[in-house]
Order: sequence, then structure tokens, then C-alpha cells
Amino acid sequence: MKKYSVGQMAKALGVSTQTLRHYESLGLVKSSRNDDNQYRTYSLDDSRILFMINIYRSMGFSLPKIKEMLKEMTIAGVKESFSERIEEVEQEIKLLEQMRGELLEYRNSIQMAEEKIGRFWIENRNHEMVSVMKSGSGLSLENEKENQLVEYQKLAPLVRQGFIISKTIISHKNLSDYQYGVFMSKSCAEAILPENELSKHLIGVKGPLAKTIIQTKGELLSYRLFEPFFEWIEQQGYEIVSDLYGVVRYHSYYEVETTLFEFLVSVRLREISQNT
Amino acid sequence: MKKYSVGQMAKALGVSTQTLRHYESLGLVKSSRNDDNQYRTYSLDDSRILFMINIYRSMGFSLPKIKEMLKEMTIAGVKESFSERIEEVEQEIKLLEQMRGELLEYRNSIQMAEEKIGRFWIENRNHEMVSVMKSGSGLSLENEKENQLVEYQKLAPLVRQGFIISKTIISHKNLSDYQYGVFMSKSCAEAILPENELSKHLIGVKGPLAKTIIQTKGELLSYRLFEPFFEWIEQQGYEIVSDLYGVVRYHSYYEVETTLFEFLVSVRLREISQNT
DNA sequence: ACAACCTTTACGCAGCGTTACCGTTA
DNA sequence: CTAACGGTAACGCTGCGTAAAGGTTG
Repeated sequence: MKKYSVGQMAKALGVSTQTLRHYESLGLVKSSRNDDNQYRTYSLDDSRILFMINIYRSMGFSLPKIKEMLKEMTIAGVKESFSERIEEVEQEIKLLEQMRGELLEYRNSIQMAEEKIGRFWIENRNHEMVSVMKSGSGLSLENEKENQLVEYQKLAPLVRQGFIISKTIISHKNLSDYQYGVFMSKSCAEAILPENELSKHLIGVKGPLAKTIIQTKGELLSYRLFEPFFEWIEQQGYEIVSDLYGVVRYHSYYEVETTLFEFLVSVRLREISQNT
Repeated sequence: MKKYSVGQMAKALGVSTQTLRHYESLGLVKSSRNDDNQYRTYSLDDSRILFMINIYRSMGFSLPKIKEMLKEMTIAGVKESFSERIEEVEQEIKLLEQMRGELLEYRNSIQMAEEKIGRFWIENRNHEMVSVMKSGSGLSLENEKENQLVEYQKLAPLVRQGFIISKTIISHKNLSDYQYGVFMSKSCAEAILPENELSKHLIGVKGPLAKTIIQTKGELLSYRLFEPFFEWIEQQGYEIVSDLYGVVRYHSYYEVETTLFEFLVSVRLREISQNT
């Protein structure tokens, strides 16, 4: 039977010579050798196995798995391997589709934020979100809350950090002690939270909402940063009726840190004061 | 500001301590150290960055890419990264879906073959396939054909090896010199072959077709192997009117090689002989 | 003599997991 | 004293790609 060298066989299969040697070192194929120079030689039969390996590789089987499959005597066993791989692939597809969804959502949210930096506006729809760490001040990583956060993060990596600034603190014009929060959308929370937890952390921010995008560069949150926002709200004839929620839209560090927050707060029209 | 140890921070983020050290070694984060014991300490600000890293990881960005993104000053740049990643993910999804299709097809074909080992049957539909190596005898890996095969394999790994046994050879009852072929479906060939090539290699096997599944174990193809098949065809009142095509359905090696071939050949009803 | 083959050995890649070996803390 | 932390250094996993350093072929 005609014999071929590694190079010839590699070319015919569309793989590299190293690939063939690698398969041999893993025991996927055994090559015979030319006695004169110890060159590898391949036959027609070898090519059939290499062909199969190629096909299995193109379906994403691992090399050890392929080795197993090539040694598998029963056709039922091979079918089983295929079924397993099909399930794996479907899992991977699901994951990637989820990823794509998150990426699109994130890109949109950045785009929106970018367009609205420093601007103020009113939205009338209700905004429902869940804050996991609401009740702690600062980064509370102890006991229950710590474990909670770990669990939620594992289930939904796409939660957002942010801040909760209570109404009282705002009225005192002193933001030195804001609270720390981890936010997620209601739909996300519904998917991963037990029902009682959901209601415990759910923040139903009722419309109309005053919103703004604030970009900070390594600064701490201070009242001064929000003053234009609060003044604008007043000028529009509204008053604040909820805590102020800041959700991180984008965060980077380059010497000084740069953070893009979306801040939102429930407002209502002030009643016209009789005394003015 | 409150400080946290690696262990605490790792737990809060749902990652391992090694992961945090790894990020540090890559320059994704810088940790300050406790002067007493050189333990790492993390602050609230660090946690925000680690949080972002987690989110980016969950979207499949590589660590070097994430490092870049965290240093990126412009929001447009970040958006661009997202758009790139979205394209990547969509490519990956496409690939996996293709893989799934091939896996399903392959599993079905094995299942079919398994059920019909050693059985003979007639199919009336036409069978169209393309054999790239048709004109060569044995495994021809030279010149043009070699390059062709390489190209086709790269474009469509899921082609099948097989054999072509010419009508003349069959009538001589001597199968020692069969031809080697690489088959693909017409739809696959249409996708990757230039049109003139397609017509050159297209084998239109017209119905009715006699088919069988033959399992060989380290044997060479011999006339004896096909004798029951040919006899059955004759008994049914048919005669062979095309070459015999053997397509590999499954191939393994376990001490002796095991191959599952699907063989098919065009037949037509014999005219009733006046002399018999 | 020279290019184009072939040989083996070994490191590099990503993103950590997993020892190994040792110091610190509660 | 001991368990549970912390530290660094180094190897392991997958599937080859890419030298390095040398022999063989046409």
C-alpha cells in the first residue's frame, strides 16, 4: 500500500504536521516508521482515522474524548457520546445568547448615559429595582449580607453597584455618609431571588422621576455635585419624595477613577405655597 | 475607609483568592498592603473595580482586554469594545449552531445505519452527492487533487470518506482495485464549490437505488462481502446500472478497525429474458 | 551546496486550580 | 496549640504554534 509522509498527509487533511505528531503523542494514532530514517509513514487506513478525528474535532469533541470514541466498539456508545456533546453545545449556545443580551443591554445603557451626561430630565414611568445591600452603610460584607451578595453575584453577574442617599441626608446638604447598594432590575431579581427576599429589597420608585447622569473623576460624592440637579428639580416646580439612587453605568480607572452614575429620584409637583 | 482581606473580598465577589492575586499579577488591580505582615488590603474603591471586572468577565472579555477597557478614558472607546465583543459572540453562536446541526445529522445517520446493518432495501428517491476524488485510484494526494481536498476540507470538515467501485470491476467479481472518494452532499458542495467544479464532480445516482449497510472489521473490501447484496438485487429482478458508492458512516479502531459503510447503487428492472 | 523536507525537545498561550512550603492570626 | 487564615513560587490543564538544533532528501 502506498505510503505518505507527515507533510503530505498533513496537507491532505488541512492540518499542520505538528498536529499529526501531537495526535500521535496522545495515542490517537500510531504511525509506522521508515526504518532507514525514522520518518513517519501513513497509509490509506491511517488517513481514514485521521479523517474521522478531523470530523470529530470540527464538532468540538476533545482529543481525549475522541480517543475514547475511536476505541468504542458499540455504536450505541458512539451515539451516546453524540447526545452528550449535543447537550453541551446547546448549553454553550444558551450561555452565549445570554451574554449577547447582556452585552447589548450594557452597550445601550452606556450609549444612553453618554448622550445625557450633565443633563436633567423627567421620566413618567415607574422604575422598579432591587437593592440587595440597601440596609447596610458603606460596604457591608459581614454575615448574612456577605453570603447573600455572593449568592446573587453567582446567579446574576450583571448586577450594578451604586449608592443610596437618603432623603433626610439630602435635606441636610451633607452627603458624607451615603449608603452602598447593589442593584438589579426587577425581572432579573424575580429570576434569582426567593419571593420573600424580593419584596424585602424591592424599591418601587414611583414616577414622575427626575433623572441625571453624573460623571465623577475620583471625587467623593458631595452635595456640591448634585446642587445643579436639585436646583433644576425645584425650578421645574417639583419636590423630592424618595431617596436618591445612584447606579453605576460605567466605571474605569486611569490615574483618577472615572465613574458614570445614573441618579434617579421620585418627585412630585409642589403645591403652590400661599405665602409666596 | 474600612479595609478587607483577600479572603473577605474574594467571598464578597464570588471568586477565589487566587483569582484576585492573579488579577493583581496582571496589573488589573493594585492592592495596598498591610505594613505589618504584607497582607493585601482592599477598599470600597477597589471593590468597584473588581465588580466591573466580574461583569466584564461574565460577558466573556479577556483579562488583557479588560485591563485595556478599565484604562480607557473615552466612553466611545468602551462602546467600541462592546460592539466588537458582540460581533465575536455572534460568530461563536453561529459556529456552535452549525456544530449542533452537524452533530444531529451525524447522530441520525449513525442511528439509521445501526438499525439497518446487513439489511438490503430499495429507495426510490434520487441521490445526489459530490465526490471530490472520484477520478483518482487509491488515495491520490498529488498535485491538483491534493490542493482541492485541502481546500474542501478547510471549508467543510464534514465530508465523508468512501469508495467507488466501478460497474466493470463488479462484473469481474474482483474488488481488489477500488477507487477512493470523498463525498459530500449536494447542498454542502453548492456552498463551497465553484459552479464548474460542482458539475464536474456531481454524481447523480438516479432512483431506484439499492442500498445496504455493511460493517467491516479490519477486512479489505472483497467481492465476497457484497455477494449477498448482489444476489438479493438479482432476486428482486433488478440489474445494476451504475458504479457502487460506499460512504463511511462510522469508523473506529479497536485492535481491528471497525467501519460502517452505506453502499448504494442505481438499479433498474431487468427486462424479462426471452431465453430463460 | 542548498532548499525543503524530516526528527525530538521544550516553551508559550488563558485563566486560573492546585499543590508545596512557610509565616500570621484568633 | 491548632485551625484557619495570609504569603510566594511553580506546575497543570487544552491543543496545538513556534522556535531550536540537528539529520535527510532531491
